Amino acid sequence: MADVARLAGVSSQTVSRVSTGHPSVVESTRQQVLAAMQELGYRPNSAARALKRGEFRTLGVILFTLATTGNSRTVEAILAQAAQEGYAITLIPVAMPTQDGVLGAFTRLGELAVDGVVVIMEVHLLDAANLELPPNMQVVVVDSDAGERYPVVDTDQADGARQATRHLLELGHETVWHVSGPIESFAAGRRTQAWRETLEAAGKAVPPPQLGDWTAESGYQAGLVLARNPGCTAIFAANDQMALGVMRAFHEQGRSIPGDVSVVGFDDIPDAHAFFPPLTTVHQDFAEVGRRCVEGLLRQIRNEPGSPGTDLVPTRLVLRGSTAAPRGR
Amino acid sequence: MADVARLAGVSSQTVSRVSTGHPSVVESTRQQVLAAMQELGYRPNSAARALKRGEFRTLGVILFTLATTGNSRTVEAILAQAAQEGYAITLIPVAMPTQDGVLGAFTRLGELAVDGVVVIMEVHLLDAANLELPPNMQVVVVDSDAGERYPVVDTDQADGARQATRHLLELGHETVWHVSGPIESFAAGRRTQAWRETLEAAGKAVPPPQLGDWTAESGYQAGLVLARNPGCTAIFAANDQMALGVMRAFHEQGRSIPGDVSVVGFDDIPDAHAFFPPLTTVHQDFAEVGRRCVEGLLRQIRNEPGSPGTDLVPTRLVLRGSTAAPRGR
DNA sequence: TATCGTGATGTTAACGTAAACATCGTGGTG
DNA sequence: CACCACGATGTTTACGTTAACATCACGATA
Repeated sequence: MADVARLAGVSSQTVSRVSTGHPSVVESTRQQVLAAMQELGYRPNSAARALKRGEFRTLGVILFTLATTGNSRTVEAILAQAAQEGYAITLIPVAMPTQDGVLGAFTRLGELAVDGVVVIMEVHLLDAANLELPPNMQVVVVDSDAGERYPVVDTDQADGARQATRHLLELGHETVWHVSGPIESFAAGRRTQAWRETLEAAGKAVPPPQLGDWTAESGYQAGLVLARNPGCTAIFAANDQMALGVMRAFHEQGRSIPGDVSVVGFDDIPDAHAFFPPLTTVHQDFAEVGRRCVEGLLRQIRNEPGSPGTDLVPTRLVLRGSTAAPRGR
Repeated sequence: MADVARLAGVSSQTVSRVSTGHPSVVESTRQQVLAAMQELGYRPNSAARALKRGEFRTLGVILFTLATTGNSRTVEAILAQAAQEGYAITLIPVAMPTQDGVLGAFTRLGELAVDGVVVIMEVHLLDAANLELPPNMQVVVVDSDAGERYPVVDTDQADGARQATRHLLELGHETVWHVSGPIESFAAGRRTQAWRETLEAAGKAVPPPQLGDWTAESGYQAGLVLARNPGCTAIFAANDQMALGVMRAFHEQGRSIPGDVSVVGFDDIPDAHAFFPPLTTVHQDFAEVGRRCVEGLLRQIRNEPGSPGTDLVPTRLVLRGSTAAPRGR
């Protein structure tokens, strides 16, 4: 910077003003400085900037994995929104999905160059009680029940499950069977609960849910069980991958979809419309979730008044070829 | 830091030594300092540290999207490996997949707090010629042909395609049809080329490839075309999603897989074994790619002698239920 | 013409840390 | 016992930037 100042024949403060876009620099001076910067290949040092300003213009994202559609899509949206606001994103992986792992990530947080964090963790491990956030660290949580302590952004899981279940009932099915996600997942719990409540509200029998773990394989296992039951004509799987597994099980048993059995998924992953048959599923707007996370976080950082509590992003049912009225109706 | 020093009754330099793990601090002093840190909730300021040390202990990853399996899995591996080496990861999205977008990302790089970057861009837009890297910026490129200028880590696309094609020929198929990825993709080009060369080497006819764009929908369209051709008994799709689309097209035409037609994919996405039927595919070791990226980058940063050029990660064919010998053989 | 306000630019200091050097005390050695 | 080596700790300084304040020139005003 001093070199640039010397070459341009100004003080280093003027160089600083040019590089931060300060208004009170006369155009001719500005051009000189810019030329000098160009010639010397000057790049502002972000560490020094951060040190002086007391902020990093960076947000952290704490997560277990990028392997799930939801997480990677959410991160992508966070990325885009943050870039637009002039913030960079640092990813903070949780080494092990245990309470200790999470604590470790939060501890490291203090030394990381971030102004705030988005926590994407759908499991119960995030026991808000014993999390110690570094002071001045803002946080937004995705998909959790930490709403009491932290602002939460989440998909409206319950409404999605309700729409899926109602859709199947409205087609005329006697009841709806359910392949659930793992018990330790908040999202899975809420989907299962809404499914149950919808059935109860309609005065239908509530069959025992099949427990899955989000994987297609677990859906396949559940499908094998359900396929043995001739009374099962409608299935709500808690995600698309499990729906995929369920459908494979029925195909292998020679049962047709949606002729013999209707299937609804959840997520609307990009491949869902290419499944055989194309999957009717609940669309989650991950992009919107990511956007609201960043907005909420920046609102906190900038000390703007925000709406605390839980921010629910709506879902919508996408009708495709895997659902139909039951045979003989 | 000064407060900690005062409370512990030592100089700030000793606090620094404790916080960086310097050996020449006697145990009793160390304990005192640690206690003071604890009490005051001291966290080292990473900006000041970076300023002083001249390094950020952060790596950047430039990419277009996290939506593809390959990218998100690679990023995840980079994340894990970097964490293990004590480095954080900053994601740098390229706003628009154009030459300008890429240039913009590289320009911003200079102001970003990173010691090196991994560039994950499989398209030809990365025209190495006019990329201006900030001085002192190390780079590793994934999946590209920039091998002349930069170190490259890539999956052995050609060998994977070769294995897939050979497998189908060895089953006894007359020839192998191909659904390719988009022309602007390096990986797609290499897969198509290896498929062609393998057929030629075996003295088989080379049918015209169907052009896809990685999506299941494009695979479905290609599948509709191929399904009309009774001579087509073996298909190599350039990725699993397109294979999924191809299979749906055949299912809809009432053609059985693998009875009438064998299909091989590429990637081995987690759902591949849950497809109907489970998909024979070429497994890519994204985790290994990510690992080698970080290793290569750190080697450069630390000025260790490295192997320049292209580092190829092997692939392997995973046999599942979508391939069989042709009918009547 | 003396005074003052205004806008452009320069000077000083501080952000928190760690390298380099300085100092101090202790125990070993001739 | 004088001297030295060495390990533990303290002091000084600089990393690159920008906020705050100081200065300066110039035009407007009484």
